[in-house]
Amino acid sequence: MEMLTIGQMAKYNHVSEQTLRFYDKIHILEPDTVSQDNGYRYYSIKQCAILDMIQYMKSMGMKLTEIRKHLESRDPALIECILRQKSLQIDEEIRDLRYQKRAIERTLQSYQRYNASPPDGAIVLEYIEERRMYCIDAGMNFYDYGMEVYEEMLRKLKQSLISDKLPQIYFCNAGTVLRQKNLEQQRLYSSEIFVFVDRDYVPDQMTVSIPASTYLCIYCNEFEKEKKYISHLLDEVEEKGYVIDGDYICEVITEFPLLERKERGMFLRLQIPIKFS
Amino acid sequence: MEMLTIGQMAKYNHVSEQTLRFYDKIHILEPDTVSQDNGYRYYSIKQCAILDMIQYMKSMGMKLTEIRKHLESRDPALIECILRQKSLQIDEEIRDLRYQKRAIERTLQSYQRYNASPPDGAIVLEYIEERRMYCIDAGMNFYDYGMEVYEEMLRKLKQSLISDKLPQIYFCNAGTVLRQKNLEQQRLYSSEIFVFVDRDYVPDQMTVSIPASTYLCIYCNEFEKEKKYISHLLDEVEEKGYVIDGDYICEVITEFPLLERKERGMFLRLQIPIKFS
DNA sequence: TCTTGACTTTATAGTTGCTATAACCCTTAT
DNA sequence: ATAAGGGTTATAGCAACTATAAAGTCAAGA
Repeated sequence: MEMLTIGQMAKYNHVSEQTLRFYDKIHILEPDTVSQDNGYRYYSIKQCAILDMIQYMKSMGMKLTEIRKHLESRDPALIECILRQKSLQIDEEIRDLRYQKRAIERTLQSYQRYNASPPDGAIVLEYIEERRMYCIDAGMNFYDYGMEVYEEMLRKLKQSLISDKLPQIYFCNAGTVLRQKNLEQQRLYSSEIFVFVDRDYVPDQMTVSIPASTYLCIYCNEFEKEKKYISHLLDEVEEKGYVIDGDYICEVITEFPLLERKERGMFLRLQIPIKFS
Repeated sequence: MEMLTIGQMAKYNHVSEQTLRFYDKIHILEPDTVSQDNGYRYYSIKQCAILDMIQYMKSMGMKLTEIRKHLESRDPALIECILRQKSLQIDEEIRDLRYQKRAIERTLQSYQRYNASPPDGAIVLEYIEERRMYCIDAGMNFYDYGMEVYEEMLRKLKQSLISDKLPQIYFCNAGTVLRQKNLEQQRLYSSEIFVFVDRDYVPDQMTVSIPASTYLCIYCNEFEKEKKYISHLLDEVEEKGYVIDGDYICEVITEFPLLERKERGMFLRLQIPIKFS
């Protein structure tokens, strides 16, 4: 019977010697014989089969302790059951990765938009496609107080996202809604806070559609300027004879806690849907 | 300015207190103030923004050290670059998970087939769909020696799979081919060893197609019986007047290193493609 | 004022699947 | 004699926490 030293076994199977020693230590693959006098490990070539099985199970995402159990249990039915669970688990992991990817794409889009945006204070007309929002009523008026209330509203939104089992990735690019009626009466009252979500990733019944429309927009790089800029927008509406055609939205385009470490740094797009006539 | 204790901050943001202490320790998020007399940590509510950013970046699969760098660097261009890399990395991870899932499905199929298979030694006719194999010539005759040579051939196959950057998951359900000419002359010579692969996961030019056909099959639960069973098959071919229509294949349906820990436990399907004159 | 219970602190060990290092042993060739 | 190339053990490190212990602090009720 041909025997392999640890180095040969390692090369043969493309694993490191340490890995084999480690497997020995955790009793998942022990060498066929260990020399009495020098303590050398000797592997039987047939043990490659077990190593293959270990690597195969590992490639399916199993932990070594799980694998050891299976090698010991020898019950195919149990293994079958575990494989099915594993399969579902992988589906979840793939879903999570898709979310991650989507999150990254969103961030990149935000950066691009930020770089291509009109300067602070400029008023522009933009056509914006239909969007979906996940919106909650926080029960407090955002415009009554400052950042502190906004932070508290954000906490509530986050809580809500978590209890609806939505991925945290949506917790960026939040925004607030000011209803058309309040806007028209220049009453700054909003208790609603939202995040934009993708139709593909969030069930429709959890979300609300915002119809595509032409929006009168103003870009804003400071939270504190919002109230002033809303009046600018309303002035423009009046001057040009536009008709307000829906709720006002304050959209956070991108956040830079990077720039000032103590609080949020924001870039906002304030928008009022209008029609011409 | 409202201040939060570590417990409040933790609840507010759905992280554990230990996590916040940990973040403090690695200087990724330090509390706004630390009390001089009792050492309590006090967080500003605005620091939630940084925690949000950390969680957001984490949800994109970044490491904490990476995140810290970004929080410190404040360079959007760098971040953009890193995000793009991350996106590619996620694609790879998704691909790997798909492989894993495919591996599990294959194993489950193998188990099912094993359970539904005819008993050892039974000869049956089966129609088998087209398959694709990744095949190498190991330069030694599998039938000349026993398991030892087979193990060595398996090593070569594995090496080849690795250098072609194919996932190790295919390294199960291996098999050998005995060319039609040799089979017809009853010359047991095969130096070719293969694994079945999915068309979707492996480039076509690396693989060979085995056409769909009706096969005369015999099931075999011991490696040593193969030679005997090949004669059984050939006898049956002669007796029934079939015509051999391609290469003989010895397919490993499933392995059970689970049952005997010292070497491979195999279940084979030996198959000869035939036509009815 | 004392006690209770909830909260905080620090320090330490454990998780997973290895890798890296140090310090040492053994054999063989030069 | 020594150098190269194997082997051995033991230990620490990674990442992002979790769990535990032992001790100090705070707020409220009896």
